[in-house]
Amino acid sequence: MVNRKPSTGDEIRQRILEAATERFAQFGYNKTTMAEVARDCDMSAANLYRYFHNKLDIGANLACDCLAAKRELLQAIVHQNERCAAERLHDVVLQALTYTYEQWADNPRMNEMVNAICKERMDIVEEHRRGEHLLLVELLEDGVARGEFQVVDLDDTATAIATAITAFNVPLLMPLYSLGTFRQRAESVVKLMLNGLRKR
Amino acid sequence: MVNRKPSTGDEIRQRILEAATERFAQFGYNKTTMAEVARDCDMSAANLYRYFHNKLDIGANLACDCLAAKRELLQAIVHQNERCAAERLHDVVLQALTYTYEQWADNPRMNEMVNAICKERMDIVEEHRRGEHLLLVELLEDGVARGEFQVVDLDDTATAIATAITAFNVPLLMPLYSLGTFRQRAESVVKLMLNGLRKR
DNA sequence: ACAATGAATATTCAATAAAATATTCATTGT
DNA sequence: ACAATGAATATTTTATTGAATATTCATTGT
Repeated sequence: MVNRKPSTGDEIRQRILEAATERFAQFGYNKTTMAEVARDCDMSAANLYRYFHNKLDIGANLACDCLAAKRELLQAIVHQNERCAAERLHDVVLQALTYTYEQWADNPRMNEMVNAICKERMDIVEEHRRGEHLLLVELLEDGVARGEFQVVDLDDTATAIATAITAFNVPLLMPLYSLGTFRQRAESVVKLMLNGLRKR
Repeated sequence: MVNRKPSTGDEIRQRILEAATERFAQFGYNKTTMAEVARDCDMSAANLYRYFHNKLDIGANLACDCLAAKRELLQAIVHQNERCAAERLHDVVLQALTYTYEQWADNPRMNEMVNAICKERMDIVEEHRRGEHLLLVELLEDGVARGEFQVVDLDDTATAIATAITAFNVPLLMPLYSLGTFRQRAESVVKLMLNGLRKR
């Protein structure tokens, strides 16, 4: 059998996503046309629909990746097992804030896209929320195992933490204050939460 | 000197605000015209400008009143000195949430107005924020005085609390979950915060 | 002088049509 | 049969313009 060059479906999907990322990041979701993305992939616009249900579906995939990237960043912190849980919680919150803020400030086009997508696809936000919840539970569990934290209900506490740091995870709120101001508030919130978590 | 009937400037301002409230609440800020408000006050539209800089200025005054009403509600709770500080903090958070949610759900027109105004007049939001901060400081002080709470930095802690309950005070987030879901989260957040505040 | 107004002007809104774009589908090539 | 396309259709933006509304101002009445 001859070594077939033709790409597999998944490879093509990937190629489309890359082309779309490029365009969306540079010109924004709305200003990018299916025809342009198709041209970048040397195919017709119609053919895109063999790989994605529609434009929103392409955006949804990218938004997922974006949110997943954020979670991976946080996960990396959670997994720094040589550090104490309190410090890791602190860093998770500050890192989340920094990521949200810089995404909003430095990459407004990509941010616009994620917003547009999330408005139509609550399920994606919800999945992200679940992912973050699991990360928090993991961190809390570890903190308890090490005797650092005292936690009655892991899920409940993780929910409380996630809710309490909402202000640092909503791009819409970023224009309200400077990153410096947000950082101070994040420090204050972390301090308060740790007071409630520490074993004594 | 004859007993002058003609109203004072402040009375007329008040009359205008009342007429505007009525209209805004029933038909919304955008759908209400200056001419209509003027007619309700038996005066010409032009004359409104002797009392308010412009339409937004009228809205700003009402938005202020709206936010002040919320603060008064919370203040009433804070001042229930016969109850312990922890319970009052709990009620303040839950009451704030309930107010935000019901305002959003039951009075969308008034809410639309407050949003429109606040977008243009950040100073109003900022003043509200300062007012709430003072309420929290007052409550914390009282909690400390009673030996219920242990607080190192009152301002810092008040900021932390205010930030942690952001999710319950932003009308824009209300469509995300049901009031029931929000209530559970509020309970969780309060529990976590109180853990960090209580003296032991 | 002051309070108020009607008429003039500036701004915003809403309805429409034109153009651009998303999406579908019958057909083509392999 | 499958991958891909161009052309047809549906939907969404954009531009335009007339109408509605906000705002100003010269004038009127007190």
